[in-house]
Amino acid sequence: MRSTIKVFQVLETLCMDNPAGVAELSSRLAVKRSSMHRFLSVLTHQGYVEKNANTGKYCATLKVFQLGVSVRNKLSLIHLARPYMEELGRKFHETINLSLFIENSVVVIDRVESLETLRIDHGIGRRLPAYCTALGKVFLANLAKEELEKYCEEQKLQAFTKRTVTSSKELKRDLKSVREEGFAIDDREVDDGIRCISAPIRDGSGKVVAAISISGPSTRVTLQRLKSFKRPIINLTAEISRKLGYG
Amino acid sequence: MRSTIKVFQVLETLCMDNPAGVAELSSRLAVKRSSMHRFLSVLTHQGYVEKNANTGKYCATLKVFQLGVSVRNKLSLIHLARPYMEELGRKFHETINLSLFIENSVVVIDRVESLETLRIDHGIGRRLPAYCTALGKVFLANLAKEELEKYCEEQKLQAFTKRTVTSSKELKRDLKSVREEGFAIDDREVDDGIRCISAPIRDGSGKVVAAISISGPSTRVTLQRLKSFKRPIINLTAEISRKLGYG
DNA sequence: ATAACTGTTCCACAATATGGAACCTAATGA
DNA sequence: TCATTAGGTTCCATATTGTGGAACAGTTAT
Repeated sequence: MRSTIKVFQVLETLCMDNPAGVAELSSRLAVKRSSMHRFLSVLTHQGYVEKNANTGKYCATLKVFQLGVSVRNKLSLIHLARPYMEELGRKFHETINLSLFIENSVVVIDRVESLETLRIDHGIGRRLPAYCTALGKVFLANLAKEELEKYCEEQKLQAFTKRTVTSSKELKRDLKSVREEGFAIDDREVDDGIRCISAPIRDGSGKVVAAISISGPSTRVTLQRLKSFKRPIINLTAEISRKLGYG
Repeated sequence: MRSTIKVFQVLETLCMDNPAGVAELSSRLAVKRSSMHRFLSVLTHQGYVEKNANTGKYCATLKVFQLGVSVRNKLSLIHLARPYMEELGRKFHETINLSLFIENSVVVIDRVESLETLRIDHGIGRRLPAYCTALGKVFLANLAKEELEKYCEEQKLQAFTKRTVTSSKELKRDLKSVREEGFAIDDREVDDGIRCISAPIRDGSGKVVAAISISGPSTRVTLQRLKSFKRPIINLTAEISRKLGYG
């Protein structure tokens, strides 16, 4: 089903990148202009794409967004974790994130926002690198040895701040302690202004299926204050894990 | 491109409804089992769908969610409105919603959540009926006459509470005042526990492109308190409209 | 004015999806 | 226990359907 696959590639391109015309898309995806025109007609008729009347370029519509949202909303984990996350948000007035580990990245699927003017705000759906975030380290620490090895080979450990761990040897040492302690910290490793703490959620089989974090601006969330979040977040994730049948 | 369209229908079904197997999907979408199997293979290979190892049923993955999110995040309106919405949220400690009008429904595309225990929480991406919500009335009030007529014909005015307006005549009278006053109120029309106020955002051409609302539990947000939100929300939407070139 | 590029339509041909049949496994029930 | 049903999967000859070159029109650049 080559053409169907191509049509999905067209849709993905329009979702991720800027609006584009027939010719641009046809050269980028190696499809003849006439075929691309047909693909775009189909996508338009199905409501996934629309043609801007002024520029003549095609762009993705919010139908894709709505479909995606309904997928997200079916995750029972979100509804289960929500009240706990809100409780934590009210308690500390910092942003609480719930995330999954998808294709070597952390994906934020829900959050409770701090109402402070200065606060952390990864948008929902945002993909974050794993090796330098608290959430990510929780997932990496609980990978099978071969999987972690594979991750280290595939992932370039780019430095975002001078604290970012860029050697896989050092990373593995860090992860060992994350595994033993049951929580992870990101002390300005992805951004000089951010500190974050995270702990794992496990399902009935003990597998780490998600992670929750508390993150805040480093000016307000000192290392000391961050560490004071440790017990509450570990208790919270343990409680959610218990509801998933763990322990 | 019949098959491509069918594949999209399969994906939509799996996004909206429960996980399903080959046979169920093939009968629901009038596709032979062997073809459905092929469709699902394609969707699986492209990462949109996955087969649950235990139940054998197929369900949509978060790839769809991520695609949708990236469409949403490209809307400049969201980034423009954000700081204003947050300011309003901090001021009143009630939920602020930003919405669009899509296919006769209100679609919430962003929000600032109240941190109160009791508060309103339509999830992002949620579709709400227009005729009985403050957001919706703002949009309906600014439709062309024929469009409103068409809406009234198509939409069944279902009663959610005893205050829900169910006659199109009465609705039109309400909308007239919304148009004249420049804001709309929902006084427990969709839920006995909710009050809400909303005002329109206009682009350079004067067209209503979005609406913002403040909503809260009726116990805390009395009609009087709701009305005190009127000036702030009108000023706010006027300011955003001005940035879009209006006025 | 010319050239270059883009969007769109058309059509004969070639590629590819279709759907019936058969096979396998798991679940159901007599 | 064995028969029966239902669902998942593979295969293949046939016919439907997508392909891509060509041609035209509209737009912008030279």
